[in-house]
Amino acid sequence: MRKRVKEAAAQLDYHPNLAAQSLIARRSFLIGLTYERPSPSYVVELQNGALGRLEDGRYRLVVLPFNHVASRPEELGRLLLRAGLDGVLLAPPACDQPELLDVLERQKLPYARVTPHRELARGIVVTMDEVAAGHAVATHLLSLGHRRIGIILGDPSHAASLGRMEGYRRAFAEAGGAIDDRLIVTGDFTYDVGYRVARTLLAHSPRPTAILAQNDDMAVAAIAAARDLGLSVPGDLSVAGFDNSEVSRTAWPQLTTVNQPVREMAWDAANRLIAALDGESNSAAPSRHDHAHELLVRASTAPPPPMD
Amino acid sequence: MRKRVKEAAAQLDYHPNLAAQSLIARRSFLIGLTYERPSPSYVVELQNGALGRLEDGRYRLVVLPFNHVASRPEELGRLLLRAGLDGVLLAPPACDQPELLDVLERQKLPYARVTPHRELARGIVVTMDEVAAGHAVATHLLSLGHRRIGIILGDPSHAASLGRMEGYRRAFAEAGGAIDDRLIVTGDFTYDVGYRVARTLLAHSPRPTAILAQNDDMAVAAIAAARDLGLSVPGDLSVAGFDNSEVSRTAWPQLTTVNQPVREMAWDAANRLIAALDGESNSAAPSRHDHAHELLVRASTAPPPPMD
DNA sequence: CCCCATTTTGTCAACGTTTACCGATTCTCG
DNA sequence: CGAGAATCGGTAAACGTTGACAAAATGGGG
Repeated sequence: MRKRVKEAAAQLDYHPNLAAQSLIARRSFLIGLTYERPSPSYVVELQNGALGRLEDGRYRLVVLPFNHVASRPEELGRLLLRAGLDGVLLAPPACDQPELLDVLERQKLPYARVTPHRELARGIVVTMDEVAAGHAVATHLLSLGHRRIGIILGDPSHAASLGRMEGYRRAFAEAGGAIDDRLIVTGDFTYDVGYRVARTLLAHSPRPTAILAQNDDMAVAAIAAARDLGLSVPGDLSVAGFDNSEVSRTAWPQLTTVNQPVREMAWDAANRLIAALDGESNSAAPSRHDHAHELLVRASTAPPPPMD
Repeated sequence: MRKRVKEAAAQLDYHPNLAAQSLIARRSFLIGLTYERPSPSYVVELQNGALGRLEDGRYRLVVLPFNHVASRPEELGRLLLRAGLDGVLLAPPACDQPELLDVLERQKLPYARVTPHRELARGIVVTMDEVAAGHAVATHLLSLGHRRIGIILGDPSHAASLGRMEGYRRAFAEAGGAIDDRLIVTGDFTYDVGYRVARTLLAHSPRPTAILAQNDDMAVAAIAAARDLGLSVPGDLSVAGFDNSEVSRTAWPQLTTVNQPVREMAWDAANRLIAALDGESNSAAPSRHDHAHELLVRASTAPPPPMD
């Protein structure tokens, strides 16, 4: 029966032609992943999470990085539509472009959004409570006794920045204090810019006793800036990051940070997207799922120096 | 004439069905990229290099990570064949598996190999002279005056390890010395294992005055190990890495390392692969192209402490 | 105004599957 | 042994393009 043809097929190593299958099944079994050049570790986590879900081999992952989405969302839309995908995974900041979502919906290309921050009712949403996470790190520093805390923001076009900042603000309010606006500087999530703005923070007098960076790369840059000024971390300056990326563990001292379960979220997003694709209703019903953050207290934070 | 249909197509936003095109063109316009979970920065560089070449949009990149290739090359072969690719980019260690190359050739799936170390006459080869690169770093340390140099090898199944080691050996020979075999330890390119073996190296008496690590992650781990023992880098111990990965710049002190032009090599590999695919002769003629390494002397290496 | 060259329009086969259907064969069970 | 069910073999349409070819229409030059 079918065993015989199976083994004959195996012997001739025959593989069905995917193009023909796609043609008749009216889908390509390709899932796209778009992101915008953030830190390598973030990309890899995202990718690995999605790939983990795809490893049965039915679907394949196509990577489609795209820079400057904010300024030309419809161009990314065209790129995605031309790629012949069955569905697409959207990371920040692409997942926060309403115009892009409009295009995708008009063309009926299902999508899942990882950690969006706006229009949370549209499409499949997998996210994390950024406000709570920001609140957690800030509270940690405040409870250690820090009061003069410098803040390094990420790129303001990534809406994540705003949520985290809101969390900081609430934590300060609860501790009966307020954020000193002069101690807020803006980076762009990269090491180089992080280093530069950390130097300006540390030039303030009196010097902040702690720095809250909105990702690990900038936190590591802040540590380097402190060292170059002869300061020790965490003796003279505490530094906390965000993301639990690879660098946060390879840094010295290891970084206190917040684990953003990127891998799990990407897995979940891929899972829901595939469920929508395989389900009868090819209309991906809006749904939302929150993942928990986790504060990781490591060696880069300690009480402020005694003279303070 | 055709202008009219073009604009009508644009207005209806009609996009030709890729599956049907693939079916008739007998190719899928998909290029695969296989790698085995090395450091995120390596993966991203590789990927970005390949994507840089693919950005005209004709071809799309499918990522297919696969672990433990060495023990089951034919399984990866099946995975690649089933993915319906036009061609595949092979990173170490997959590019060094003769069985895998056999399978691909038998099934006429063109491939390009990035930094292979064996069977250099097969397929499209884009590589770097590992021996010369290893020689360069080792010579740098020797000329600073170091003689007791610890060596942290990478995973021995990655043939890169051997080439770099051979370069070290030659440099020592030229300096009129020899490598002390007791100061050679084996890691696997990861931070965690790197940290452990660095500790055993530093427990030797007399302690080495420098450490040559075969990649940056392990070098950074060695710096952390030294710090945890109260040693300063580069005052008490010089450390050199390999790869010029992201961490080498975010480390403190910044790492002396060797730039492996991964991105350029990946671009080149994708370029040659596409040329072979588009060319009439679909037999990818064996060819080889070498890229130059570059020694980057940064802050983690200095002359040995005076008492030595 | 007619002929030849060029352009336009129309028809059809092919790519490699899948799905449906019909008729023929085999199997199962009373 | 026979009726009904299950399996098997074969044929055909469909998926959305491309490429070849023929037929028809248009244009320009003598």
